Amino acid sequence: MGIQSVHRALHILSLFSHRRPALGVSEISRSLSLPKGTIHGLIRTLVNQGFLSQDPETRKYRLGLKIYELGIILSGTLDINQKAAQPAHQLAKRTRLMSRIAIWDGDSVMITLNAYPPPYAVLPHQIGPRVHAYCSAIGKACLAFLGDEEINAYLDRIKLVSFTPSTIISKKQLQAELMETRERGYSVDQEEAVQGLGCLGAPIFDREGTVAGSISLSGNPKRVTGDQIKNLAEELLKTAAEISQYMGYVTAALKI
Amino acid sequence: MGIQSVHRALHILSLFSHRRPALGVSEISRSLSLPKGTIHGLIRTLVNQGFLSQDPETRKYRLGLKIYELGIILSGTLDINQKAAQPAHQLAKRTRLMSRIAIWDGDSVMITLNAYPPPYAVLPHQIGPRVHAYCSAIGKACLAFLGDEEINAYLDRIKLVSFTPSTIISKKQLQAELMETRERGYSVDQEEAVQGLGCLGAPIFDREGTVAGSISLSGNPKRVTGDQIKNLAEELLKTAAEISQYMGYVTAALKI
DNA sequence: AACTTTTGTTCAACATTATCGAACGGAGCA
DNA sequence: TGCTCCGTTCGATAATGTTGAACAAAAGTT
Repeated sequence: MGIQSVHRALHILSLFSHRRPALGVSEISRSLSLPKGTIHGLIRTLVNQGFLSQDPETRKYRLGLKIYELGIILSGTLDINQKAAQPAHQLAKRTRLMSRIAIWDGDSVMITLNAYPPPYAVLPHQIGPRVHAYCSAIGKACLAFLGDEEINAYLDRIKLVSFTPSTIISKKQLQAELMETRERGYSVDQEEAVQGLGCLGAPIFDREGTVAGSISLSGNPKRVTGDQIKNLAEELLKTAAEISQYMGYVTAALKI
Repeated sequence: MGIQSVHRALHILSLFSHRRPALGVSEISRSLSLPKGTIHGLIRTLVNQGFLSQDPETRKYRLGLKIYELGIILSGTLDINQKAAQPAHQLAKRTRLMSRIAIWDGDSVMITLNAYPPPYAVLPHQIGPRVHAYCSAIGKACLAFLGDEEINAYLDRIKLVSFTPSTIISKKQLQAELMETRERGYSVDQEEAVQGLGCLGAPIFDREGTVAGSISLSGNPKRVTGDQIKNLAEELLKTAAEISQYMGYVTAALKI
């Protein structure tokens, strides 16, 4: 029923699970009892649109970021979430307990919203999926450790929009800040994206030594200033180094 | 490039955004400059597989739960998340600040993991998307307010697996518990799913008076016992009623 | 180090398959 | 009531995806 090729493509996506997060062409071919050539064509289209991605090492396929992005859009626009977000957060605030929203689906319940009591109750869009790179510690931690050309290309094409009085909106100032971040080893965000939220960020490197992502530490801006900042940054960098190590990164000291 | 019909179907999915969460056939037809008939066929296949769902009122289409589910699988099996989960949680615990993981994608950063300090640092799988209905307050809150036939059908086909010593594994006991929940108006979970986590749950109703979902309150089990339980439940029910009202539900008292 | 097996990938002929556009019925509005 | 816009159905057409064999490149085995 329905359009054959689309049906098959979606069937391929549904094959991925917690237990089977990465699948090869032959594996999928066997699961669907279809020739490898057919599967390959479908997969190529899915990869082109970001619904799948290929692991360059194992050559197996994994779910793509597009799916995650759409999932966030769904949860953000889900009717019950829109209606429940504010009441749930207020309830969490009053009771100082965590509040969650779920919907009935199949034989189990699917959590669609988490509301934490203060001080972790940050603004809804801040919990969201995408954060601007130039005004967040977690974004600057990635950005600062990319190649110089990449940073320049980024600075050329981006528009700097102000969210709080502290947001950096000068490109020169941002570039200086990024260079400082790189020397320092970690990034700082003092209420640049969200009023009332201070953050520290550090890059995470992968096997090839390129930036795989970043880790941040955030909370009351008063906790992320002055003397304490050094201790927190040290903790953060230690954790980032640990994760990088798990990712296969060999530190400069060990590389020799 | 790639397979035309699949390419088009994925293009349709990519059309949805925070600003445009619901789209009609004609709207999509115009966006892609394709005949309505073609779009309809693609959409029907997407609906069949749960990647889209149709609003019975407006007849417009929204993203389907399958997408959300796949998104969760992705974030749960993402390499960097697997490596970073434990270190990030420990960091959050040591610093008593929130820690997050992000990856660089496009010109911004995508948050893939949130780690909260205790007491909100629940177990990873507990934050996940799917929760068994029979051993969680948020699940029982939905289950108890479904129709009797639906409950019986559920009890017939489900297997009760034990997660903690408190998990209910007798179907008779579960049924009694559900009836009690229905009379009481809210559900209780005293470490039935996760050791060290106590929860209360309440149903959320929609326009038609059927269960749309549920809301829970969770934290230290000691906070969810004895005398305090009444006060918390009252708060919870007040919030649930408020959300139900936003959903279009008219309370029994007002129905006359 | 040479072999075998299995993997992902490419390609061209074929006929199955999706596309198209017009027509239908229903909802909402003037 | 008449109008317009919507989602939906359907059958003819040919454009489209499917197929299976053949390729190259890893991975595993001897």
